Amino acid sequence: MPKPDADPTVQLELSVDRSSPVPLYFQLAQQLEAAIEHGTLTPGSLLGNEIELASRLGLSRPTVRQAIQSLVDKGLLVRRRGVGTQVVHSQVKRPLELSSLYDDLELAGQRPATKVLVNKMVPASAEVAAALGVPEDSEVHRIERLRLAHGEPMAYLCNFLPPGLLDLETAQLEATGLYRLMRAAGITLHSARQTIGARAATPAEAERLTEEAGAPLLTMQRVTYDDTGRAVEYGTHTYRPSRYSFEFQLLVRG
Amino acid sequence: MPKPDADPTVQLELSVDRSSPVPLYFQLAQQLEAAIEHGTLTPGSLLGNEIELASRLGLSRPTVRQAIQSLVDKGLLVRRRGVGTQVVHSQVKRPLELSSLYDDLELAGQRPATKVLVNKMVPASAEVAAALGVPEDSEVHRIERLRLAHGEPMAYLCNFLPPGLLDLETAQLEATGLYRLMRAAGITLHSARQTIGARAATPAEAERLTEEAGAPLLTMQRVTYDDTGRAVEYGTHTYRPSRYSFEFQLLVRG
DNA sequence: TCAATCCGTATGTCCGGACAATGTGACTTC
DNA sequence: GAAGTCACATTGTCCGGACATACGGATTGA
Repeated sequence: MPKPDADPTVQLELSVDRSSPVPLYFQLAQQLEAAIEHGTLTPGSLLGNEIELASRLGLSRPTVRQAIQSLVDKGLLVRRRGVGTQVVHSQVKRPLELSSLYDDLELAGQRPATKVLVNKMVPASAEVAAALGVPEDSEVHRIERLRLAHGEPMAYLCNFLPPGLLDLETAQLEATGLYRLMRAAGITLHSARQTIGARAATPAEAERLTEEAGAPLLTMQRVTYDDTGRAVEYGTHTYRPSRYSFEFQLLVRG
Repeated sequence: MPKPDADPTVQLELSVDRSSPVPLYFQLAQQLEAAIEHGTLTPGSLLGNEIELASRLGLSRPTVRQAIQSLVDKGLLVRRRGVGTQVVHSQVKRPLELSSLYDDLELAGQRPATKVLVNKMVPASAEVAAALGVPEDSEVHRIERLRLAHGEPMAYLCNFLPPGLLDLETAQLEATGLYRLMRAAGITLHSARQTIGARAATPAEAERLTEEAGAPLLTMQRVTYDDTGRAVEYGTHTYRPSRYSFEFQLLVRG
């Protein structure tokens, strides 16, 4: 029986531009990722050893390793000592990131719309103060929004933001998502702690989402942090489970 | 007005053991993490420049950088070019990992218990085959369990596993969690894709969880992958929202 | 035929140095 | 006094090498 020589070492054309301001390791990582995405590097195929790869590209081994490591961190490659580096044979391509409901909907082709119900400054309650790490009763932004898709209510969003971070104009909030506004204001979102649960809708909640009282609702609370660890947003959301569910990817920390 | 000299550079006692098999960068990273956890390194405090730190420890700068980088990846430190490296001033300490319900409960001091309802081999349905990446109608493990805490039903867990990965004995399944069994079998869990939603309980589901028909249920579907990208588990779970909610941390990929 | 051993290979760790890019603060200039 | 300029500090990128460690297959032996 002929052995189906699986996992062959792939020879592909790589090159780097030393005059570019883009770091060399990043150029290499991008090309490798593109090759994986494009299918040139098939799952299970070996990448060829680092030393040889480095000399072929005119790079040093640390630089090549840095490129490979970044893809390993992304979950695209696996290193095996004594074996080599190979492409993960995963069905899942891109791990989901910290997502914005607005972006998710837009990407899915559902024409999202936002109706701003409240947009004002209020004193922080104990709960909000604890979440945002600000003094109790200090002023914070309070935003209440109804998110619609195809004209149908999909979620009720209540958010709190620390003062001074951002100008929040109702018109902008109706035109795009909160995260996009924050990024545009130069805030680098880094991580978020979320709690997802479910409960029966109260009459008021049911009314807002055009559900019936007692209908199941999906609830989410989230505190978002920027790259310095500051809390930049606290939100309490309720979703209609028939219209929305959370989908994401968790990674195990090595 | 006296300037409150914030963000001082901290001098702390670090040392590495060169005879240890533990990598030097890892030793340093552990000590730094412990100092942050312990409060010796307070949020906002500067770490001191890498060169000086390296010479003080008798290490090279790349080694020190590797240690620091691992903590930056964990979200404990922030690097700023021209400024230095400082401790993130975050309330959140440990980002949650891919979690096991059993471990979560045990950690919370709720005496978890498991009742195995089904444990057999079955042909894979189209849905299961797609999730696990195995041929349709090929044999897979099917496990149905009821998870209890303090004797009260908390969740109904239905899982499918590809064949040959693991011996699944009912006694073991009742004594511990599935993830722990998989790890013990040498499987390195890497990532999981989850979908969380909510719906009203059907009469059969209500019966299993001692809820009433129509009560809100939290639902979760998950495919777990090992470090080579193989799907190693597919599960469909339903939780009583009064007893359980999902809490986790999402990271933005740089 | 099967098991233990050896060895090549590839990644893992570590070093010491070099120059570039950037943010901060002090200085100078208007 | 305010704005622009410059030097300094610190991280970012990159190099070329060295040895350790672990995996797999081939060789050897029972």
